[in-house]
Amino acid sequence: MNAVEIEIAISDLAMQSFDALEFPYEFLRAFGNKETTIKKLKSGSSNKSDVGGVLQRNNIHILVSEPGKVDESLKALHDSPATAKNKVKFILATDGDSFQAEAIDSGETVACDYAKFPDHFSFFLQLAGISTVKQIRDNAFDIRATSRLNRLYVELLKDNPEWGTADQRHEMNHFMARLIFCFFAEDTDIFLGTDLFTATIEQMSARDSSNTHEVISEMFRAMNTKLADRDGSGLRSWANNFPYVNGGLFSGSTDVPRFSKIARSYLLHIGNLDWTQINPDIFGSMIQAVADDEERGELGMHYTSVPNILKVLNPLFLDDLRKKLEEAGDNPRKLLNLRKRIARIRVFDPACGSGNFLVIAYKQMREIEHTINERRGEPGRKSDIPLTNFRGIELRDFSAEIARLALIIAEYQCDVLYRGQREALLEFLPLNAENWITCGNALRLDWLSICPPTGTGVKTIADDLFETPLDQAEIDFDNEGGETYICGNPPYIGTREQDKQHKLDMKAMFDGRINSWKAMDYVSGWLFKAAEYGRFGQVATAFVTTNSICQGQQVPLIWPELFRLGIKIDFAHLSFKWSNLAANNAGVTVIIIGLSNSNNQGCRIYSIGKQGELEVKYVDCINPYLIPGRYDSLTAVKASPFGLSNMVKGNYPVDGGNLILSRSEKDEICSRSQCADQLIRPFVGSNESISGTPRFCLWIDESNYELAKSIPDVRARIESVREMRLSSKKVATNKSAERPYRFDEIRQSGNENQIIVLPVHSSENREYLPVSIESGSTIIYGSAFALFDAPLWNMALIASRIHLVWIGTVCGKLETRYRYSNTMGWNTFPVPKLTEKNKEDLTRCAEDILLARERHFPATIADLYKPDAMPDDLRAAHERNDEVLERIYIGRRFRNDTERLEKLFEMYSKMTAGKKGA
DNA sequence: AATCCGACATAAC
DNA sequence: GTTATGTCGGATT
Repeated sequence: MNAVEIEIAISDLAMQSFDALEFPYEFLRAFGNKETTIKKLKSGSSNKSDVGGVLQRNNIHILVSEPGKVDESLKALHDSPATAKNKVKFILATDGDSFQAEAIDSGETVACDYAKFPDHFSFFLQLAGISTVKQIRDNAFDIRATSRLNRLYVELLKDNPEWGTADQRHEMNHFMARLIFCFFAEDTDIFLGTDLFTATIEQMSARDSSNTHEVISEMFRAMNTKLADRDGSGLRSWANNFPYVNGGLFSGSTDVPRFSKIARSYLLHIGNLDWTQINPDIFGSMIQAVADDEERGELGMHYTSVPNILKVLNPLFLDDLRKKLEEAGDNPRKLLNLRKRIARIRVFDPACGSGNFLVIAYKQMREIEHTINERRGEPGRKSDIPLTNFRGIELRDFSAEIARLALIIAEYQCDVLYRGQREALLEFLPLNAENWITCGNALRLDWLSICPPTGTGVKTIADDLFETPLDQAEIDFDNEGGETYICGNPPYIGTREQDKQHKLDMKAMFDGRINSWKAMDYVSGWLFKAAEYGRFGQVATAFVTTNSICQGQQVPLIWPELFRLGIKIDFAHLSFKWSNLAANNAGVTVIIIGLSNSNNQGCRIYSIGKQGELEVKYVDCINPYLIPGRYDSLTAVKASPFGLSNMVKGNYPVDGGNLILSRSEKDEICSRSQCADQLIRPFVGSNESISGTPRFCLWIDESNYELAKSIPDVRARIESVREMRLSSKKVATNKSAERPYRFDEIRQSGNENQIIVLPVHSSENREYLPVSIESGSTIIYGSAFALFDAPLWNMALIASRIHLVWIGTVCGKLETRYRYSNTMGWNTFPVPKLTEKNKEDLTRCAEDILLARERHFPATIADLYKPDAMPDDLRAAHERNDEVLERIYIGRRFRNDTERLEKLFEMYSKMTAGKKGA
């Protein structure tokens, strides 16, 4: 269960009449406990309570008390030996009237009326195993509001199906945005009178809900009518209490969907929440799921955490503003200039979703401006930062509506915080009519027209600006457009995940410009749009993107062309897992890249340290692999120009598992027909080579096909392969159904003597790549690369530290795991010309590694290469191998990986330069 | 004909 | 239910 589902379950529980016997179990159910767990507790078999309550080990101890004795019950729970013994996290006592609970570790307590306990649901979230407790607890309101709005949304669509059609979706979304605004406004005195909106609905609409839509519509009409125009507008007197709001929010149709009784009660229920607690940054990203059919299942889970957003905004420009603030000290003139600079900064998120990057940026800038105003002795001064400087593009209609609303709310909240409620109210209404969030496809829109950099003759605003006479500086500022910062988290869609429309977007951008654009991630469109935009002003960009655009295949496609546009990588945040509110948080691995056309010196590489702290490395420049240095991006090649043996991918069965046998399957077949033995070979892919589990395969060709057909078990399997291949969508696979007894793609003769095997994917935690040797009779699976009958010194290279570093840098990755590639990693691997002596030495090294492994038989590669548990003799053999190999490169060991990469890229560049010359 | 990828997939602990 | 670590098929070149 996710946080939203829990909130719903708890709210439901609190609304039911209190059942003293069932309450503990219902409570546990609400937190997602399974029926079997509840059953065990009920039967007493797992209930450890010693005070007559319900105790779930490691979780909670609940006691339903006599009426009026909740204090005593909580104390009994607290003092209970069972509570301590069973490592209980929470104790809870209630009599159905009042409710008390305590978190044992923190000592935090909750005491409230029973009916109100859902307000504290986040207090207990640990019970559901939700790890990001802090984030949720801080945003409990947003989750509750989201879940309630979602229920209303679904209910309304049920009663008004036509509002869910493509034609009217926009109206529906707009309606929801209006509602949210009204809830916020009635709780923040923007509407005069307590709960004016909700109360008016409650009073003016019939209990049977029949005219709810008319009442709401009339209020909307009021909010779209200027006070001056109200005479003669025929507004009902109760609607006349509402102010003129508009700003686009209440213009257009004031149609309202019809409300069922349930929908009406949901609506009133939502109105009773305390909307002053809304976090526009968090709320927006949650609520966008309300209107999104696809996302509804994972409601509230697409939360972009504030720390992650700051990972983008801080290095992009906020750090610099704060530095300038610090440098300005109390100097009024410097502070004034900084304020003027801030007022001209535009923040542009071309994939803004519900606007959380914009909202956070706005709030941070307001905070800095506030400090300036305080230091200048102007506290409470009206802000110079126009909301119109925060622009966005968003594809989804509802998100675009919410983004705009979120910014409006953020502005109001900042005004309250820095200027006081009175001032904030005075200037809030009517809303500004300009729309700064464009709903559309960012890759098809002209960014310059959506966020025009005013004044193109922009000079760099240098530090010494602050030293020039005041009036001079002011003139300069007036003539300049100021800075634009592009930021956001645009969608990543891998080449195979893109649908037709995505491909068309990509084609429109890249066809005729980048040859293999089809292999690029969809997100690269944003990078190019930003790079082009950056030519028209003082612009810097930072996006969260999938890490794959800085790895392997995509690097030579994307980056040379970006560099040609004058782009440079100012900063980068290395791979980290994107996290959201989901309980099991698989997510995706991302990087952050900061780009600009400027010549700013000093680049920064951020990463997350071992303790989870932010680490920064200052370097001269950053290359597309996100390592320091000006290295080329390299392209795949078919064969090694350095004289390495040919490395090929293993064989692909494309058999639906029918040609593959476990040991027991093999034994079974062989026991039924002995001659099947001749058709079966050991089968080794990456998993088998690393973990040592044996597998086998049917290896049949024309010469023994007749034999194969005569064995019923084998015959049946061949028939299954035929069917499986015929049912494939791929034409080539259909064709290979003609020979179903063979692997689909065969890369080895089956008559080899010795095979060097190397898994395609392997853990990044090992110190060396898990290369191994298999006997010639083995069939290699496509999940591994193979060198057939190659000299053993090849293995010495693969097993070296320097090779691992190269692979980790230039190849693709699976999340953060190594993903080996023959064309990008092996064939490009620069090796000095090896003498016969070198090859002999390296062969010896490889043999020593194999011997060391042999001594630990039957330990597998997985056992032997555990990060902290490598046997000493094996480690020593690898050390010797590295020593011998690195001496061949530079006559000594390398000092570190940076030095290794420098040498390798230098050799690679020389090699490619030589080729071009020839 | 062969490669490289996955807002991943899933077995193992 | 975290944690660890690699499937599998096919679009693309």
